[in-house]
Amino acid sequence: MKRQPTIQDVATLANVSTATVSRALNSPDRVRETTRDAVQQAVQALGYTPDFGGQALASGRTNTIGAVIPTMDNAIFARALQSLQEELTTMGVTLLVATSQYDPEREEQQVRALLSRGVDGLILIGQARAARVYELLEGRAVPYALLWTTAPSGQQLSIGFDNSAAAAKLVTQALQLGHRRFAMIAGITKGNDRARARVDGVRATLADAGLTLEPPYLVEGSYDIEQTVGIARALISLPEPPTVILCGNDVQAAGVLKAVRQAGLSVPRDVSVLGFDDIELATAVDPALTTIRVPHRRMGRMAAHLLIGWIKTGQRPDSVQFDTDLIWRASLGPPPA
Amino acid sequence: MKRQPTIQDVATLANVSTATVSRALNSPDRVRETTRDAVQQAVQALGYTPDFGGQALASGRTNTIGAVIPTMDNAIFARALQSLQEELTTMGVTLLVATSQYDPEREEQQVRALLSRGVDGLILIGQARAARVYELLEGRAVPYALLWTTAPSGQQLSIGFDNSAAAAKLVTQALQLGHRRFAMIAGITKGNDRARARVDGVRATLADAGLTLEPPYLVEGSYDIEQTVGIARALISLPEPPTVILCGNDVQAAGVLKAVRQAGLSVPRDVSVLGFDDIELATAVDPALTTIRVPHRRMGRMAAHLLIGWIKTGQRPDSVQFDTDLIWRASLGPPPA
DNA sequence: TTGCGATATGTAAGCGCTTACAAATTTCAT
DNA sequence: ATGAAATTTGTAAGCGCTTACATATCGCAA
Repeated sequence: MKRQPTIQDVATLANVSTATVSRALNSPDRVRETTRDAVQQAVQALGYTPDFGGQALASGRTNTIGAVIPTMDNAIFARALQSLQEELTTMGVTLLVATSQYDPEREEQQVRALLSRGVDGLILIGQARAARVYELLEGRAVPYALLWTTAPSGQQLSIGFDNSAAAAKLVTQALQLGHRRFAMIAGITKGNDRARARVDGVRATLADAGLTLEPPYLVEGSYDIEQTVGIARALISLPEPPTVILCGNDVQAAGVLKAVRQAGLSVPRDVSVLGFDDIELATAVDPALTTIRVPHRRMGRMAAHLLIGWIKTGQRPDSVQFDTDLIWRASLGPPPA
Repeated sequence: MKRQPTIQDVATLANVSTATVSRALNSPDRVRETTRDAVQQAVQALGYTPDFGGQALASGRTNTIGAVIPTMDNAIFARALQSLQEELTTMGVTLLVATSQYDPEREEQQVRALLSRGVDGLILIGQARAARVYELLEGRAVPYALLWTTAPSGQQLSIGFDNSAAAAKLVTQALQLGHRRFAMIAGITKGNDRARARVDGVRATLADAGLTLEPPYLVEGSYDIEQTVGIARALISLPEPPTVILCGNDVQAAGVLKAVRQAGLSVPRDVSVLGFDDIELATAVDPALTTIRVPHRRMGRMAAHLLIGWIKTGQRPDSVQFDTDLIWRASLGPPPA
């Protein structure tokens, strides 16, 4: 790359010191208007852009926050990041995104990588991870926010919703319709507290109604359509097939719809299907999915504000918990007579 | 954040100079093995991580490449980025992602933002953008790659496929089945050369068969299911409805399926529907979509290699063009009798 | 052993920026 | 007008790292 103009060039052209240029750019109100204009003009004339390395080195800040999400392949994280990023951009902060592929080790690596790049703050999904990671964060005193979850400790900043209660809503609704034979295709719960909480919410609510949920009616699977088709096929060919199948997310629910269709059965006449997330897919499939609407965008926006607030003030803000809504669509109906 | 150990601390502990530490870390083979071990040990003991700012400032490199994509909401970009990122990670390079929301101005802003963060290279989607942007890039001599397209000039590095030819494949197939009344719901072509090329490919192939494609049979719409439903509804209620509807991508195709279903018609009996991209959605819907499989992952991987090669050697590599496959699924059938 | 080329290490000068602190200038009440 | 306070600007010391160059050490042929 060619040599770029430096702050010194701007200073010379504007006939001021580099300190003044720096101030004119970073805290304009600490500089007289006429000087500010002169600097602006010089900046324009030279096409000057501050060098990131120099800035980071001198100030100790990078104006960057990092996020480690499980995958970009799921619209739900993509969407939350989108609004997070939009919000950060307006505050002059850049977002660095890394993915863990739902692998705790990989997540840890990524956290380290982001830290070594000097991120001023970090966004992580969920709560379950090695204590080592939290120690690392606390050790460096890096502000961080946990999304998609509600941190139990109160010692951490979390911005999320109650996965368990949300899942319970679905069950309650199905119970009211008269369903008694439930099945659930959950996400992999290992290292994934959101998936676990959803299962727990379902089981607890069923227990209140005197029902249980055990294998083979409770299965874990990855968030993959084809794999889910296989699992669902097994469920509906059970001697006593469930009348309603709960899913870990909408993608799995789409897989179930497909399996049911392939089996020549109909949703919701023969079996009801419930999703989670309310991504676009939920209305693209037929029948449209009854699901839980998760406030991704609001989580993203809120995370941006709270984390930046923390970074600026040094004070950890209080956690936020959003409500979730049950979205009733055609995939849920009364059980077959 | 607390004070982190610096290279000086490591040097002192390992009883060598900072230069040696730097070398031991960055070009291990230029340091005797025993010294290297001593350094490694000190690094471990202190938990040292190089400071990004210092590194960037001193070396003039950031080991970062930037990508500006239209949106994260579309699985197709997400997926390409995923493999791009995986590949870059193995090379010790970080990926910085920004989105433009299909807005050229916004894209330009993002390019500037990435440049000012000192990215060593840049990845852009498509070819159509203000000359100003290319001048900026050339002016700074920043290596960049254009994805999803085949740069006509030969003066630019492109890694993509022939959108026009791919779209033509779909048309050819439909023609062979006997379709004569075509409609197309294209993406917004303004500032989007991929969308435009797909339209062009369709029209050219139709022209060869003595057919034309004009409004109202040719409509542009955003990649949004609900909006597409509206457009499709209008198409199928035309006095002479099309027997096949081509779409700008799979998301739009899903919208068409929905509209057809709502109209009480059936795909492909009453009308065939063709997508583009082959995202997961294509097999989640019913009937599954006949579509074009785009080599996202391969594009991502290749982009990583070529761009890094360019950065390292200073030599612009040759462009790469991938083939695309037509994936035949249930949404395409013969026209109604 | 000696000496020489090759290899390994150290020295020190920045890279471009921010920010205490000092110095200069302006403002304003008297 | 005057001087103290407030505001604006300049001076200069780093921030942590890389790297050209200088110096020291090593391996090995004679």
